[in-house]
Order: sequence, then structure tokens, then C-alpha cells
Amino acid sequence: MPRGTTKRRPITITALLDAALELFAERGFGATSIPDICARAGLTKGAFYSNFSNKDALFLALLDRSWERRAAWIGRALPASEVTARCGPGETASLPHVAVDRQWTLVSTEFSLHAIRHPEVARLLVDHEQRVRSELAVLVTEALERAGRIPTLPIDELARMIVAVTEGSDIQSLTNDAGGAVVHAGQGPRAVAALLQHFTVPIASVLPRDGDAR
Amino acid sequence: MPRGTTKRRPITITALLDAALELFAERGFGATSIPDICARAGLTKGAFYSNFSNKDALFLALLDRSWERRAAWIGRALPASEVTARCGPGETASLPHVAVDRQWTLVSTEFSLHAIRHPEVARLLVDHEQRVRSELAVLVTEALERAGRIPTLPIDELARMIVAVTEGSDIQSLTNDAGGAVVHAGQGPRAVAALLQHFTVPIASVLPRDGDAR
DNA sequence: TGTACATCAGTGAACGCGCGTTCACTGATGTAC
DNA sequence: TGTACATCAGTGAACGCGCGTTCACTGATGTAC
Repeated sequence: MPRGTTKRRPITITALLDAALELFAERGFGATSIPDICARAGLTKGAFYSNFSNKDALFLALLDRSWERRAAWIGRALPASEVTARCGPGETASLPHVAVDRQWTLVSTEFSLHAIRHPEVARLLVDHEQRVRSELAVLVTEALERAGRIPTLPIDELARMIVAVTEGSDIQSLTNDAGGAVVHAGQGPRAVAALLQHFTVPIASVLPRDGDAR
Repeated sequence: MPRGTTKRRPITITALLDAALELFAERGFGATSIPDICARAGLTKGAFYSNFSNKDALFLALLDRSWERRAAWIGRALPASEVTARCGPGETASLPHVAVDRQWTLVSTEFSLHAIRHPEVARLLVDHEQRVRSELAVLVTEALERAGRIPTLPIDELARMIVAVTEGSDIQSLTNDAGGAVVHAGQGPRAVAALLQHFTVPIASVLPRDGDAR
């Protein structure tokens, strides 16, 4: 007599989430119906209601799953910033061009709009963003250390600005090249570089030099 | 025998656009139905179809009207930037806190998502953003002149970054304070200040000084 | 200014369709022995 | 390993509702004289 979850259930859930992610990116959350999602997943509507109470619940489940994947976003954003931290003024022009993740940008922006309109979702999102910023803060600090610089404001605030400028310029890039397959990050990395430089100082200007009296 | 537009029509159109703007901000474009809009405007569905062919057409008309109002956004963003341009490094902490326009941020972000998904709308949006950046460029240039600085990259690219960082941090601020009535712009102005400082130099370092030989 | 009348703009009933949701059912899954 | 069977997970038909859209109509608007 089966009690716990059977092996079929996670397969069904994955199929539904995959289908929903595709459709939310293609058409948007509001323009996607439950029958649409089931058809794309190759399942019936009953399968949907057996796993989620409604479209909002699926949205939250998708949000949960997507958050794990956002770690990849940080990995993508950081190499560019790292290059930057080593650069002097005026040398930031040749940053590597990072491709924008169209699907993630569309869906996460829609998540944000949804959160702004539903305070109980916003609380979840704020918690998540805090976790992402913590991870980002570690990576930024390491990159700055290697470049011999330290931040002049709380690292969390710096991370906040980096996230804001990246998301803003990702949307801008997608609008500018709405039809194209591969979209590049436009001015984003350059602006991040400017932030990293402006809100840090060389470590030498803070630490006592060799031979300094104490 | 009336031929042109009667005086009733613009009143009806304004009522429909006002209602749509409110509802799109409250619930989002996809979650707002045509009957919703008509009810809020105090009109019947026939009035809607007498003026617009469908919800997309109304969306474009609203976009058109909202663009005029975005001039106000520039006026709101600039004073903060202007203060900044006068500041030296480390003095950017006390920037005035600008309130975020919740309705505009929500609707314009949804416009952007809509444009990314519909290339023919994206073309309209790109044209508009270009016009906004031109206006912004003039204002930024003036502010920098008063501060005795000149940009080290094309002014349009600088304007692009300012728009990206402002929009990104507006959304972030709204998420962080989703319930509140008045939302402040968070790290946005500070990041703009950093950009203005990083991508400009004092005019004195470029112009020949008094007494320099030619 | 006033009246007659042509045209316009919004009304409200009607329609068919697809949505969200429910539920009796059946085949799949896993357990006990 | 094999069989019997209890439970689970997805099926698919059914439902009522509200959506988008149409259209004959009527009161409002503006013109001609």
C-alpha cells in the first residue's frame, strides 16, 4: 500500500514546471492558461489539479525551482566584474560581452511584478534576494581582494546596486534586440565596473605600509 | 451632419485610458479584462469597441499617452543627479530621496515585457527610449557643465546606463516595500551618482589653463 | 435664434467559446506474504 | 520470485461562468437653412 510519493509524481511536476516556464517566457503569466500548460506538458488538466491548487501555486513552485538556477546567473555576472576590479580607470571598455538569459530575465521580471502586487509573495522574494546578495557579496569580496581593493560601503549595499544595474540593463538589452537569438548585456558590465571602482579604494591606502610606525 | 470627431469621443477615450492605467497597475495587463476596464470607466463594452479594436490597441494608445508623462520622470530623476555631479568622492551619501512612481514603474515594466515579446511593439519602444535619452542627455550635459565636468564616453551611452540603473533599482525598491504607500528610490540615485562621477572628468584637466602656451 | 434632420457614439442584449474547477473512473505503483 | 490487493496518480467528461466580440437600436451631437 503506497504511502509516500511515488516515482511518477516528480516526473509529472517537472513536466508541468518546464512547460510553464517556457510558456510564461513566451507569452507571460497572465496570457498563459492552465490548459495551455497541460497541453505543452502532454498531460491532462486533472494532472495539474492533482499537483497544484491553482496557477498561483504553480507560479510559486516554479519560483522556488528557478531560484536554485539563479546561482548560475551569479556565476555568469561575476567573471565580468572580476575583470573589472583589476582595471584602472578608462580601461573598462573591453569587458567580455555576456549573453543575457532571455527566459530567466522575462520570468524573473514577471515574478517581481507579481510580488509587488502581492505582498505575501514579496516577502518570499525579499528573503530570496537577501540570500542571493549574500552569495554575491562573497564573490565580489574575493574578486576585490584579488584586485587589492576594499569596499567603502557595506558590501550588501554594493551587491544591491550590482543586481539593480544588471537587471535594468538586461531588460534594456532585450528590448533593443527583441527579435535576435543571442542578446548581449549592453552597458551592464561597464556600469557594474564603474560601481566596483567608485565604491572601493586600493587596499594600500588603508593598510599601514611596511616600515610605518605603529 | 457631423463629420469629424465629436466632443464626446475624447472624453470617453480618456475615461477608458485612465481606467486601464489604474487596473494595469493594480492587477497587470493580462489579469485585466475589457469588462473590468469598462466598469471602472463607467461605460459599457460597446463604448470600448467603438474606440479600440481590442485590448492590445488600447495598450498602445495608453503607451503613447504615458510617454508624454515620462518627461516628468526625467524632471524627477535629474535634481538628484545634479546634486551628485557637484559632489566629490565619498560625499554622495546625502542625496535627496526620490519617491518611486509605483504606477508608472509597474506599467512601464509591463510595457517592456510586452515589447520584448512583440517585436513590432519593441520597435516603437526603442524609438521612444531614444527620444527620452536625447532629452536626458541634454539635462545631464547641462548639470555636468554647471559642475565643471565633461563625460568621457558618448553621452547617449551614459544616458542609457542612467536609465537602466534607475529602472532596475525602482523595481527593487518596490519589491522591498511592496505594501507601503510611499516608496523611496533606495540605492538608485547613489548608483547614478557613481556613474556620473566615474564616466566624467573635471573640465580643468582637458581645457588649457590660463597662461598655457599654445 | 430656432427647428428639422443626418450622422455619430454609446447602449445593452445576445452569442459561442474556452476557461477554471470538479469528480467518478481506471490503470499504475508499490506492499505484504 | 510471484501473486493479490490496497492505494495513488492521472484520465477525460461534465459543469457553469465570464470573456471577447457583434449588432440592431436610440439618444446625443452638430449642421443647414
